Amino acid sequence: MRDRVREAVRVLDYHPNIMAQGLARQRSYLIGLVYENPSPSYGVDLQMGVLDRLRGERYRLVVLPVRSVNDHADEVVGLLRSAAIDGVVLAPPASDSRRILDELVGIGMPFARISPTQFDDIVPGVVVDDVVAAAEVAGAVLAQGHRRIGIIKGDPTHAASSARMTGYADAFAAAGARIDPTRVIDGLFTFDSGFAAARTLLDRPDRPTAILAQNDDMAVGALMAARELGIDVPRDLSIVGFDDSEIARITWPRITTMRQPVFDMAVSATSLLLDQLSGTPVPATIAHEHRLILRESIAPPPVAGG
Amino acid sequence: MRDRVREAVRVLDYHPNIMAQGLARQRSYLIGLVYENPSPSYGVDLQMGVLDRLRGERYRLVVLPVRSVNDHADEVVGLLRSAAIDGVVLAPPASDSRRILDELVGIGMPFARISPTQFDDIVPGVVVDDVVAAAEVAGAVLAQGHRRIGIIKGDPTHAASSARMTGYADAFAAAGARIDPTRVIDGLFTFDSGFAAARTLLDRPDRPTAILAQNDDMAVGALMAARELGIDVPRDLSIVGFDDSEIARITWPRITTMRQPVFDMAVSATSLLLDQLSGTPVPATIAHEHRLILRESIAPPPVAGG
DNA sequence: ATGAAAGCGCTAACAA
DNA sequence: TTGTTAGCGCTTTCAT
Repeated sequence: MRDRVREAVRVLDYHPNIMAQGLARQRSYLIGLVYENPSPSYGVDLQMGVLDRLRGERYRLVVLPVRSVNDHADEVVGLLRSAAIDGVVLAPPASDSRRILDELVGIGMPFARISPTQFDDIVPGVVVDDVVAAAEVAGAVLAQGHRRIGIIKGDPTHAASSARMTGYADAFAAAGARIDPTRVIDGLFTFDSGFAAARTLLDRPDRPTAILAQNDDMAVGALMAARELGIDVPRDLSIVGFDDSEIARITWPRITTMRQPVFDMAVSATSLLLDQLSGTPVPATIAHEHRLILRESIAPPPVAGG
Repeated sequence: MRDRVREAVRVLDYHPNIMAQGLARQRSYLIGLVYENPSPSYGVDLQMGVLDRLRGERYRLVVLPVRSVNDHADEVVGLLRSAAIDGVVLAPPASDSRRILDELVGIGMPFARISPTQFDDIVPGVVVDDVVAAAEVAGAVLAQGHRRIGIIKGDPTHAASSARMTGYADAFAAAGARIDPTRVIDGLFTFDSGFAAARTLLDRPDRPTAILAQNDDMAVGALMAARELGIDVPRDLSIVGFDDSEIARITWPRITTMRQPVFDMAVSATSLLLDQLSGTPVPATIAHEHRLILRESIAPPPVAGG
């Protein structure tokens, strides 16, 4: 009998109607990924991670890009409900939006936060220690002897930007130095913003001997700016990034950076979400390790500038 | 009365249940994007294009990445049906899979093909002339005087690979030259495959003075290989890519490439799909223009090699 | 203009 | 084990 059904399925080429299934069982088997898209590198790793984890699972991924999370936090939740999504992976800065988190809790939609930096009571989430990581990468530059250091921050609406700034400051303090606020420029996590910021930093006569960029796209932008000004990296200028995106290893010199396992974090976050959806208890937090990736983009400062 | 309803909606914070709506009206407001992911650059442009067109529309995007379209063509269709998708944008090489196209036609699911190269009767689709485009970029290299030219092909399972090869051959013929088959290597559209292929090409004593890569990721891989071998680009080696992805403008030297408006093509394909879904008649084909983007990665061959 | 009712295709609870 | 039935929340058709 069981076999007769199978046979009929085959003969009729029967495929269940997902929406009827969903209606009856209150489940769409769709999960969402909310993110802003400043850095393509980051977005790719993120999405690949989620998709990788979803492979073989019944769930599908709906991408919900948002222009600016902070401007449109309310829309996001409406988006989520109206998309009939079972749960959502929140990437920065959506993962730090009180508004979004509260609504999600309110409507009882499961979620997993990637790199949350506040509201620690709202779980689960996947984290790395941004502050310590930033301190380490800044420390590597300071250890080379650099003191005239420019900083290209990330998008100010992302909490990671200030967290990394704090880490930089810690490293400077530990080295008996301090950050020169006139050499700190806000970027947007994009190549172009890094390029522009670096031009500003490098156009000054007392230009920095090193630049700390808060992600790799901006670091590569800075590298391009240096190139156009005829400044040799790393001889005349050291540059470090953050993330260890693919972009950091395809340039020349390759960029020294702080590895943040975005792909793995996305996998973990997705697991956290799937577990919730299947009723499995989940830990409040999954921590991932950062790691300094030393490449050719740093060197001691030039003698004249040391 | 109408107002009383609106008021109730507000008070109860009523949100329609999409799946019930879907069940009743046989529509999920979900569209799919099927693609293989060799080149991250291409994938990003593609997806951004679709999402951009979807902004403000009711439709959401479900991403359906496929390991290898050719190995799993049958799965794809199952995926599509079971995902309750209203229509699908097919990127290469899914857009060239007879199996997939037939099934789609069979079940009556609307679709739009991006860069189809065969089965012209199956429409609609968004195209650029790969052959002519490839001929132009090869022509630019030949015009510099290069004759010992290496070629890094794309993934052989993508029809674009052979189309571009045809274009290269046309250009060689027009220049009274011919392709040296021993200098043609299959790549996979990835940075690493371009790197490996370039190493092979450059390790020979009579190494080429120019390399044609069939996309930008591989061109940048070739650039890296040259760097590691101490070969100066463009002085000792010219390199050109294809696509004009962001990756081609963030390296040094920046890569001369053939602009293929992937983003715009994705927008057009999505429009084609949305129009079908709304019952609007659509043209069989939307053509997009290619354009040679001259950058610093090419120069005349070195004298000793000319 | 408003109300009533019959599905949409499935799941889950219950009977047989 | 197999069969039956009542919803799931909406749209659409038909009556009022």
